[in-house]
Amino acid sequence: MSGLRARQKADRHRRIIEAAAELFRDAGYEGAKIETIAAQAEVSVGTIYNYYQNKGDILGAIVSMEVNEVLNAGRGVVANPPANVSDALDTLLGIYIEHSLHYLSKEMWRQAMAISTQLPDSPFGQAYSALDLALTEQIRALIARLQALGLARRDIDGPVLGELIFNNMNMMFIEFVKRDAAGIAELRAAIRRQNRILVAAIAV
Amino acid sequence: MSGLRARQKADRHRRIIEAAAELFRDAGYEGAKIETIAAQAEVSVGTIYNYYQNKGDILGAIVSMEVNEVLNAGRGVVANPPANVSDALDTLLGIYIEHSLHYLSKEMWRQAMAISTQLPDSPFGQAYSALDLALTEQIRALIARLQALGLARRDIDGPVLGELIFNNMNMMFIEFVKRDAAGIAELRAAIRRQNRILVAAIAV
DNA sequence: TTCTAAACTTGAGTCAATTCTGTTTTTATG
DNA sequence: CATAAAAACAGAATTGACTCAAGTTTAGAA
Repeated sequence: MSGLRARQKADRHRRIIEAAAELFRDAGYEGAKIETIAAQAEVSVGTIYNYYQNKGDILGAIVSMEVNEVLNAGRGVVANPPANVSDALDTLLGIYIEHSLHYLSKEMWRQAMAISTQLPDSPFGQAYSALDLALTEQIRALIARLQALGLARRDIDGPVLGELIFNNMNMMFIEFVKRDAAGIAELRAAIRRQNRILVAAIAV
Repeated sequence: MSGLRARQKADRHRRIIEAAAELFRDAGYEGAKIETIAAQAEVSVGTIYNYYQNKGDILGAIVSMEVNEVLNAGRGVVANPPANVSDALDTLLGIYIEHSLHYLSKEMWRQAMAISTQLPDSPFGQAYSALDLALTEQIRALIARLQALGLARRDIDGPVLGELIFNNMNMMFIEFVKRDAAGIAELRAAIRRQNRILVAAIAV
């Protein structure tokens, strides 16, 4: 039951995503009509709904690619962290933030975030939660690494601290994408300021 | 230019909100059609859009009432906080969380949060941000109070700490409303665990 | 009172996402 | 090959939020 059919399927998937990514970027998420995406991908409207449950899931597929890239970039930092807690955190979170607008506009982020809270059980909603968790785990891994290296106190509950750091960063990022005028440099500075309080509590 | 007209206006506002609140609760936000709300409020569809820019703004009005009640309840704690940082924070945040599902179902919260990120510049989007800020300010006020009472270190940046605490709680609350199965007791316990790290850093 | 501008209300009409149903293509079998 | 079942496709029909042009009511001036 594979061969031609599987190839066509993968190809249509790709065409839909490419068309959507281009249109989302040019016309915005709301501005991109399913009909137009279908036309550009050379499939029918019905077919799009055969591949994705709803418009949000198409955006979701694009967001997932972006976040996975970020996770990959983060791995290097965890493997080889700067030699103090403050810089280590700043470097990892900095990677997340700096990459964030590579493929996705603020408007696309807003939509993605909105959909993930609106429909937490949709395919995208679950995928988004999984991505959040993966980011949290990466921060936790960094903390564990720092503890192992003797750079952070070992009597701190690492996983809980990681969650706290992620939650705060994520909330700051949400506010960042809500304001078109907000800049990346200020966002990073604000998060650094907040983490300073935590760093004081955990650095050896 | 007031009198009868103003009275009718206020009355229609009230009828729309009451009808919407009932329908949102019974049928869910998506399930409640504007047409039905209009019928139940005994106004036309057009009139609803004369009073509210969109469906989300109707929900927004309901959310605002809820959050304002919470803010009011919080004032008592700030005025008369428990005599240690840990209990003081737990009491204030506890009030926020315990009140949260009084008038709003989790589904209504999800929709409200989604709309506020999706349309940050709509009337409701701005109102929601203002409410978040008011909650942050209340936490900051509590911290300032604790510092003034000599219960918390004064060399900590109170406003930044307040923001950190709010952001973390808010993110935890978002995750809470995303899972229908999640319970209030576990949410509070998790937040307490997170705040323990902060408390250790700031209690005298 | 009568009249007029301003403010409101109305509901039919528009628009775009999603669903539905009949048709076509692919696969696997005799 | 021929063919029947399964899978996928197409696009017309549906649905529900939102708009708009026309009609109605109110407030206040003459």
